[in-house]
Amino acid sequence: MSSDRTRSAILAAAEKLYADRGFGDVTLRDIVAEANVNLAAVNYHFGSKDELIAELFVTRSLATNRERLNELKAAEEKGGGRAPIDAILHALVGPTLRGCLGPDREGSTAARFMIRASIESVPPIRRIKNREVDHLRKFIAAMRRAMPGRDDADLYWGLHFALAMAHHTIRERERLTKLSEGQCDLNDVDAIVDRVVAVSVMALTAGETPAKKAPARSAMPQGRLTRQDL
Amino acid sequence: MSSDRTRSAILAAAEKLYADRGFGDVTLRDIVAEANVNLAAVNYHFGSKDELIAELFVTRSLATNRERLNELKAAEEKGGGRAPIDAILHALVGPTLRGCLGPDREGSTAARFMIRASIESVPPIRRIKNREVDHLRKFIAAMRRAMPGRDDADLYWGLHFALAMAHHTIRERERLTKLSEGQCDLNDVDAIVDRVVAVSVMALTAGETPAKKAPARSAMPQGRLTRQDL
DNA sequence: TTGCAATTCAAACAGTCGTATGAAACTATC
DNA sequence: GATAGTTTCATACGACTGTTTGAATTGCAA
Repeated sequence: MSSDRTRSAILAAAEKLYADRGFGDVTLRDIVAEANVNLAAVNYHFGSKDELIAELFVTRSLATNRERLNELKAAEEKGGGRAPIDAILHALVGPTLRGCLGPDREGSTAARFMIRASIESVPPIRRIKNREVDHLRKFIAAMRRAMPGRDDADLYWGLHFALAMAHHTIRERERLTKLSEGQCDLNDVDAIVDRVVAVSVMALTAGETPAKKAPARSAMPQGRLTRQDL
Repeated sequence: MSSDRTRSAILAAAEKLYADRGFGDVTLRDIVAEANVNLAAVNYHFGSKDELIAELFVTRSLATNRERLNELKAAEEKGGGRAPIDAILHALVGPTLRGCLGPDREGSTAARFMIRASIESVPPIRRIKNREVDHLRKFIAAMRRAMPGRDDADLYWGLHFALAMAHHTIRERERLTKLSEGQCDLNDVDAIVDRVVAVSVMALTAGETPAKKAPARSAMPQGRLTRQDL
């Protein structure tokens, strides 16, 4: 089947061009020129431009989510069904950050594409992202097991802030480099992951809703919640 | 001068439509229809579509930045030239969050416009945002005065994470509401500001680069750094 | 080899977009 | 009230967009 070659060529060309120039100014004609295929091939193989973008994003997104769940599962098995909170958060933000940052990923088309997808948020991608809620609920469930005493709202805020730091770092990495004049090392991905996880754990273990009084913490398995370096 | 009326009508109509439908699918023809002016008026008064968008964003952005600096200045004067870290962060994220969240701001066109600008990131807006570095440096300077013992890199990361949480909350507020099934109250803006500030302060006071050992904290004016509720 | 389906291709379609133009209407000054 | 400058207007331009079409080509099975 020669059609697979055309399909793959389109996917590769589209991902490369979107990664380099963004969704805003890449036309189907640009893509087919890069892929050396006919203009009509895109609609023939994908139906529409949006479906092409969706397929690109779904592929990469599923890979990240799978990696997340694998890491979460491994952590839960290691902990006998209950993973410590830092491991859960590590599984949440690790794959995303590792996939988009780091010197080896610098030239990766897939990484640059996902960064674009994180910045520009075009309709077909937005639609897919909105279905990610179910995926995140699995992490909320794991967090609930790790911190049974915690209010659900606090768990949601903790997860929300963890994703905030991860995505903002990916999205604004150039600005952070410029602002800090290189003092923030965006290439040391492991250190970034650790930093994001550490802050998230702090938010979850010490951060009560400021309006409330801090409750007794005896219900929480504190020893396991605190990272050794905090 | 009747020209001011046309100009204002265009600005108001554009802000409303962009706020409601995003930059992607609002054309000049939509704008002039909403404003009840002629199509050519946009290019006559603003030069181009991009310059219209830029003017809209610059106006709102300057207002926020001014508010930030006023709050920072007030905090520094109150502290005799050195504001506590939580007040600095409060001045950084407070105006942004207050401007975009909250029940009273729900119907505000300006707020919804800024949310759009935060989500879609169209070229003319991106250009303006890249000039914001100087503005942020003033906050870094204030943070350096508040925490003289801290590594600059840690300060940059702290500011970065504070902005991450604020912007991500604005940008993904619908998803957070959906994910938490309403358990996260996006209408209590003060509580959100306090929460973001609290986590940011924790990141700055306790968060060392995980690879390093935590240094002695004696150099830091701890008593003033820690919020009463932490 | 014949026949049929899958794939490729050049070309055109039907819009939409931001912008430009030149005349008309208005405004203010003298 | 004539004049000069500003602002509005209808209209068209030129280019670009995603998509469709129908014929040509290819690949594979009988």
